[in-house]
Amino acid sequence: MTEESFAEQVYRLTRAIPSGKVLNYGAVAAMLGQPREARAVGYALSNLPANSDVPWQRVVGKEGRYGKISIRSFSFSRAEQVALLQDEGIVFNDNEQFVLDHYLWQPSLEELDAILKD
DNA sequence: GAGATGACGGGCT
DNA sequence: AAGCCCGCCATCT
Repeated sequence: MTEESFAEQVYRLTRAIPSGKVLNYGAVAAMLGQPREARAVGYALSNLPANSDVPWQRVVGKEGRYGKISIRSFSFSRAEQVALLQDEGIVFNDNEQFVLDHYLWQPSLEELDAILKD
């Protein structure tokens, strides 16, 4: 239940991210109660099939106060992820970065609790 | 069970 | 500002 539970929670939480909002890997991990597992979050998402209903593009890396595309090489390219997020209204600067605070999803505790317990 | 890996992140250079 | 290094820890092999 260890691997499925954590990955499953990552997927569920990611699915709950509203269009136009993002979370960084560390924030996802923190919301799941384990602030040191940012890497595990990335690993869970790397297992995602290409036809998944999980909006993986809304989970991004964190670079200081910027959000940044962290994807390396995968089924989808960095440009694909940028395009998807731009379609959702996120404005990037010249370096595949955007002001993280401006788009960071901040659900209330009740909302978050409801999502994780469901 | 032991060692390697990684879609991270913060600190330092 | 951008890149390098190193610690974290669930998974993978």
